[in-house]
Amino acid sequence: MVVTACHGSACMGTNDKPHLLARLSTGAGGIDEIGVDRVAAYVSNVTRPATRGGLMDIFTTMQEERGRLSQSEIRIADIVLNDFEFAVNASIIELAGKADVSPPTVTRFCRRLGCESFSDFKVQLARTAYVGMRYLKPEPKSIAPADVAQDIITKAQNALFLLHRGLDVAAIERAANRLAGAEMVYAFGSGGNSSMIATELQNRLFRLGLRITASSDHSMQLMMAAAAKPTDVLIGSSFSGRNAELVRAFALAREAKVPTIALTQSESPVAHAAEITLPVDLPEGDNIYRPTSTRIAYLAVVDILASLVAYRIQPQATVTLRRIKQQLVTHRDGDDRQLLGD
Amino acid sequence: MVVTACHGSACMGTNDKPHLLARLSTGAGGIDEIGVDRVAAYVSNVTRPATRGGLMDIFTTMQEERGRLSQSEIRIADIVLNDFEFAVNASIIELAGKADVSPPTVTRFCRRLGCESFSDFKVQLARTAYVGMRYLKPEPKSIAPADVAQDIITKAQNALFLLHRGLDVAAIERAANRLAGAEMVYAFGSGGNSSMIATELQNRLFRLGLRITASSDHSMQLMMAAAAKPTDVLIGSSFSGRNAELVRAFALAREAKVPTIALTQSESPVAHAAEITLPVDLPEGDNIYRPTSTRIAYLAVVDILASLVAYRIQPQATVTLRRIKQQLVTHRDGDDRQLLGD
DNA sequence: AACGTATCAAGAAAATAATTTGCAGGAACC
DNA sequence: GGTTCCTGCAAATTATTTTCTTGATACGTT
Repeated sequence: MVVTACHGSACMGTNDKPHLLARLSTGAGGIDEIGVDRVAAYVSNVTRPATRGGLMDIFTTMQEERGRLSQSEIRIADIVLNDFEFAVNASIIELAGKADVSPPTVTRFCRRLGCESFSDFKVQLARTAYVGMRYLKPEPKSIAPADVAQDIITKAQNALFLLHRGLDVAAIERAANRLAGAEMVYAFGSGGNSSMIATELQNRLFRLGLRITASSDHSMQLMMAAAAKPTDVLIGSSFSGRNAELVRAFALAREAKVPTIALTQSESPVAHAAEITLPVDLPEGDNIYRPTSTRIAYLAVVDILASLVAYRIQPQATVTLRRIKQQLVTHRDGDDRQLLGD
Repeated sequence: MVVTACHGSACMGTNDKPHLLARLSTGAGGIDEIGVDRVAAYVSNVTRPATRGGLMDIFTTMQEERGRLSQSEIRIADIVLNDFEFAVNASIIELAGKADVSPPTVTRFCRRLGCESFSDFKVQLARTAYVGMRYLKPEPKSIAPADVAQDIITKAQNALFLLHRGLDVAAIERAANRLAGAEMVYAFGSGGNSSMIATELQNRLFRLGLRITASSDHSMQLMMAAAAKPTDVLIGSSFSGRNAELVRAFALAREAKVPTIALTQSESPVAHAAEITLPVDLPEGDNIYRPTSTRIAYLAVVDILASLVAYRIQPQATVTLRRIKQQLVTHRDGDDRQLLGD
């Protein structure tokens, strides 16, 4: 991909200050190329679909870069953040009026955030907002079925959105490599949610030809951890990050030089206990009735992991998958387009 | 809410044709008020947050109303649908040029779709598109970890989006009522995916104080179905809709007048076998490596169901949840903000 | 410390570009 | 043959951006 960032003279304008986005992009210590990609995705408006760059949204940029903005710009940012519906619908004049600044200031504000123009800014905003907005306005409007459904769907989409934003791609890749090369995989998790994740890991990975067992039983976990070899991999999930037994299992495994992978909250005991941590940090609402959308995020991580493993060991996986599929098809009926398994 | 749709003279313009959206809105047999709401949500640009109306997107409108559009308008719609990135970034002139029509035609096109203006159209488009776009462009760009992650996240969000669009809220409500009133619930599902859903149902519903058991064992399912009473409820999941054993279990239950609920593809054998069907109809991609994002949609249905049940039996649920939480907290450490279970 | 210079923010006004409206020609459909 | 509707043109309107200017602040020099 050729990076001809800032085509046209309008982009940098007269001053030489780099886009804030450019500065942001390398923040998380990720691969540098991603940073370049992001900026390019913003600056160019060619037929590039919404890439990772598209996901690194104005919303976040505004919040994070608030400190670097001027007084007037902060006022604009606040209005946009607070009354977002107004912002996407308003004209530059209306927005300027509400922020008590002149229209040019708004244009400059947009430029500074890496947009080409005011309308580009609005588009970026609208694009992010559909999903990203709701986490600012937590609770459902009513308990009418339609509202509840809407709320759950939006929350789930948000969870995915936030997951993606905070995703440590490099860590996932390392984890996938470990799993792909493992002689045996142990997947641990307890409690309704994490045990589901462990089972899910098994469900995904055995199809790829991996040897894997899942357990939600603490005692078994400890014994398995003790029995594991350095050529194996132990992967464990804990939503709370405070599953003390899992921590013990990790410790045991690490003593025996068994690679360990944790899906959990970062900076938690479980996270510290594992060699590779795949962090999932999401805010949970207060509604105790509401099932956690966090699970969906965890599931997505499992999906990503499994996909990467699949690509790593492609030839082997194809054969196994085909065999399973074949078996299912003949077992049921001849519709080849059915899902793999039920 | 006061419905002053079409404020200002610009809205209807000179011709009296009602907005297509207005016609659409009552299509699915939903509550009429929702229809009104939708139009109002589009037409007014007050501080109303993205409601259900906001989800009923331009994209769908364009696809469904294609037949009613004029030649020129169809050309515009096609360009927007195909090269969506272009459409959100382009000015009205560029878009008009590409569609070989005049700018006014584009404006009229937007109006017809229920937008106030071209820029309103772009905003609506951008808003929907973030999520809704990808299902048109199926496969991931590369197998680089970042792309794979992006692909899976987007697909998952899309699955949720499509689920929501096709959701039969009335059916879910009926199902929730049935579950809330059941003396005992049997949750069935086989194969990695559906058995997870069954387990998940158990995991969600037992916390609300319901008596529930999950089984992925065909023989057990049959026996349980035979043993169930009319005051119980049988709920089963089948991604493929072709789980013959589940069909048999449903048949058995219905003979004994036991209410049956199915989470499955509509118009499938399983769907026909159950009294209430909660349809989940999503297109699956061709990439056999890719884990099904459909699971996430099913999980969302479970969430919605569980939430509704929770609201129905609120007092009881509060007590049970509190007890479980209490137990977990004392069992771990004192951090009350932890998730409910791991 | 005081002065001068450079730098930057921000508004006013002008210029430009985009969008909408009114109108009229023309095609399709009764 | 009349009506209706689609469509483009050109004018009018409106929105956005650029340019220019002013005032404020920070920095370096004497």
